[in-house]
Amino acid sequence: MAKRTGVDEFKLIGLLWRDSPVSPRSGISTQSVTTLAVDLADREGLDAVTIRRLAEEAGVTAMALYPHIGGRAELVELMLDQVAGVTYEAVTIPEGADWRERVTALAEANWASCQAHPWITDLATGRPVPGPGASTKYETELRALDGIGLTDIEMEHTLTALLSLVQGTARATRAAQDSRLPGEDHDTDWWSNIEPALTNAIGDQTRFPTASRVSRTLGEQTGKANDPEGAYRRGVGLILDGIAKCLGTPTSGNGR
Amino acid sequence: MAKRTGVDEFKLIGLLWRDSPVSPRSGISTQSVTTLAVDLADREGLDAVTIRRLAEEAGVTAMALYPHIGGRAELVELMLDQVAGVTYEAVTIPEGADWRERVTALAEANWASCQAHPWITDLATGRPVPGPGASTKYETELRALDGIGLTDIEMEHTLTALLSLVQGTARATRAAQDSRLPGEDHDTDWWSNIEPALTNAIGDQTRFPTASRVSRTLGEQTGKANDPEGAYRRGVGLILDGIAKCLGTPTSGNGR
DNA sequence: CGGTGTAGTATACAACGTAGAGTTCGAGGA
DNA sequence: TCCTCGAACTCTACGTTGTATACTACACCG
Repeated sequence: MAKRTGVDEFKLIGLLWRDSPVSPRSGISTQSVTTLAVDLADREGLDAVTIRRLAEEAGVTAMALYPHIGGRAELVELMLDQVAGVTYEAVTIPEGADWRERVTALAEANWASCQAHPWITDLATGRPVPGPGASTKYETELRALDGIGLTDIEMEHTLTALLSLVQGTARATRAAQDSRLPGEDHDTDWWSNIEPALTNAIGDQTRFPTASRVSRTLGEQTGKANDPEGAYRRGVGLILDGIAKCLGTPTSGNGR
Repeated sequence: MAKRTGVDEFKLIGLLWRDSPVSPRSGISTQSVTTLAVDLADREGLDAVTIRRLAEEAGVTAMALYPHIGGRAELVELMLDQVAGVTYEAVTIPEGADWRERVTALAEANWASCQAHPWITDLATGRPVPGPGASTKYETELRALDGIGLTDIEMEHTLTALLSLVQGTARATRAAQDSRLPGEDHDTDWWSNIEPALTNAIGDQTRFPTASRVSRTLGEQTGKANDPEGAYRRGVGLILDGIAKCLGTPTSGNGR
């Protein structure tokens, strides 16, 4: 393929902020194509979003999309920005909420977004996507952290750390789901398939005592080979307690 | 391409644990090809690791690799496991280190690994790669957390959360580096290129007051448009403080 | 009614992973 | 030394990817 590896930032900014004119003959627009792409990615994953496939869904040929999407790299940015915008239009933090509730809501919103659009976790966070959706999202998130006693830098770092944690654990959740064969509902099925081959390959069973013990406990208590969602909840809890310590605020309980 | 999307787990386990016989005519082995692949990915990224390119480096044809690597998906798992193994053979935690030092060392080792092998951040953490390297790594990491007063489940969740944070922020670091054009050393260059187009596109400058303020402060103090490494350090600090609170241990300072 | 610009299409290319058929090599027996 | 045979390796080909390039057809203006 003649893949142009990177993103054309200038073209992208135009597509992101211009008001997406509708093409007269085909009826498509940057908006409509992006929506179509997001839906397709939600249903079948980001790899299913090929130019040809998208064109088919839009009722045009592949090349007709290019004026609206720039190129595949730019399309992905458009998709990201659209999702960011939709998510944060829907999220409302109650007025009287304290900072813990606000930060939790913020984490939950991102977590939910990763569940609704799993392909998001294939992409990198942290890079600035300077679109209207992402900008609104960033503004909203910073406001949730503003005025509680953190410096601007601390706010930014805390937010980035929190979102990295959310995306990382969401990604692991997705990887765990994807590694299951169709029809398998629990990790035990997958594990019992693999296990004979594995124990046959590893001669010495006692090489990983701690890992064995923890895996066993985890399997017994959660029925899973790994538990990224639990890690997400615990991670957010730890970060909240860390913030509290940083602020010198008394907290309830010991986080367990 | 006739891409076989998933990984053949059984083939993979064989390749991971069998002792990598050397082919008589070509002199290649699973080991040597994997090493070559890791080196290539370190130099030019994971996308540069194509079957043909790798074969060229190994001095054989593309198809000659398949008995040794299984397929591309399996090769990637082999690469991951090799890196995990090498990294954790090199890491030594001092004997008398307390849990804070141990956990910090653990985060640092993973962070360093992500810097040395940036392509790792393209892949998902949390999925079990049942190879010798990854198993050793997991065992080592759990031992660093063992016996400090956490339950097995808490240990597992904490570890997963920590590693997700590390990989997420490392990934953001890489994305920030990659978005710089060759020759640009600082984000300011990139930003000053983009900024005119952006402010032209966004009509109203005051739509994102908090974001603007924080971005300005960040730019002034760090010279960067975003600072994932700072987020990593702060995130680890927050998690450490969170663990301390969970344990009921008195800690030094307020984490700043 | 005859240009003319623009929206949309058709075709082509290089690169990808890998299946399957074909080929070459090196060791063991005569 | 030559033959043979199985394993190791190579060649060719397919379908798919993103997208550059060259084309066509339709609306609008004189």
